[in-house]
Amino acid sequence: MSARALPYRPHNHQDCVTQALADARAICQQRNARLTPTRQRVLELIWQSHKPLGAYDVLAELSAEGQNAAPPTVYRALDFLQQHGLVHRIASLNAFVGCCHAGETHTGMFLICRNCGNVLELAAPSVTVALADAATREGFDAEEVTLEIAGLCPRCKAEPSHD
Amino acid sequence: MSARALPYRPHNHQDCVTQALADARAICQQRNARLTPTRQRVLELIWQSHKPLGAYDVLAELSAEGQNAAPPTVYRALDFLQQHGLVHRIASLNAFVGCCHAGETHTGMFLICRNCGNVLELAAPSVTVALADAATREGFDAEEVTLEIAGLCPRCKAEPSHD
DNA sequence: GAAAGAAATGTTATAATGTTTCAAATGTGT
DNA sequence: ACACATTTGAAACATTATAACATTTCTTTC
Repeated sequence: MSARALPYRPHNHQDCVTQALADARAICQQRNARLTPTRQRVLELIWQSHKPLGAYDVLAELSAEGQNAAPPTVYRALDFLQQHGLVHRIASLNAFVGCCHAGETHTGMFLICRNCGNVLELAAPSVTVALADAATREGFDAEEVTLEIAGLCPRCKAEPSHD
Repeated sequence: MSARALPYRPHNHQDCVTQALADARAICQQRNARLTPTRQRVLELIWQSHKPLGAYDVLAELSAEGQNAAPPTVYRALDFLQQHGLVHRIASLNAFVGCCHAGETHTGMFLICRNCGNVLELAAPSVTVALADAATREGFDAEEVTLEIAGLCPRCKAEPSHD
């Protein structure tokens, strides 16, 4: 649960993945949740890209690896990972990303670059507070926040063609 | 483009619909956009419920009315209405609601009751500012904001079973 | 008002995303 | 080893959205 590099800047992303898996194992152990091989493999696949991965992308990977996987295999694993705060679903993309703040309670806020597809997850406490206030003023009990911002990341603003 | 009643409180909702249609006609005329019968009917159907309506719900209504409608009919109308700021898509529900601030530039923020399904759209300028700041601090150019909050509305908090 | 071009719609098929259901296997506690 | 709960396999199906192309309708220009 350490700070991580920005996706925009070059970094050894395998380190991110390794760390994420280690964190996940720790969190699951602590909660008596079973991080089975399939669940772990799905988490790993999702973490290997800073770009959101669709459920059927994950499914294709698993199938390619010889697992006899069907859609429910993937959706079940994703449900599990979401429940334990290890991945987030990006509603505007029907896709999933690894959570950068696994284990911490937080309101995810996602900056999604429409050019390169990378996603940055922010904690943004000031936004969280403003949201909670706005909801409370309406007498509304907020439970789940979906907050996704599409636009252009700094890298793609400067130079328009990235992967 | 007048203030409207809260969906939570009883009100003559037909007035809301009538007003929304009048606003839409004005906006389209001003922009030289054609609010054709199908587009207008779709807008009306969506406005008739405070609850988000799925594209296939709209389709079923149109079909029931004898229009020979197919999915593209509905999705085209919805695209048009979205482009002109007359409806919003709720990404977390794959559904659509009428826009309460048609014609004004605004960041929609939606309070979605998980019990009764009603949706309240807020303008919430303080949130908009906090969001823009957070994005800017990351060097990110925000273009489209998806902000949806699921929870319990005041009415359902008080009395747990509503339509 | 007729012809040409643009915008909108009809129609069929298909893609992409997500769920239900029930059976089999695996792990867990006693 | 037994009973129980959890996880996975497998097939079918449901829901949401788009592609492609023909046809109609509207608008502009002559």
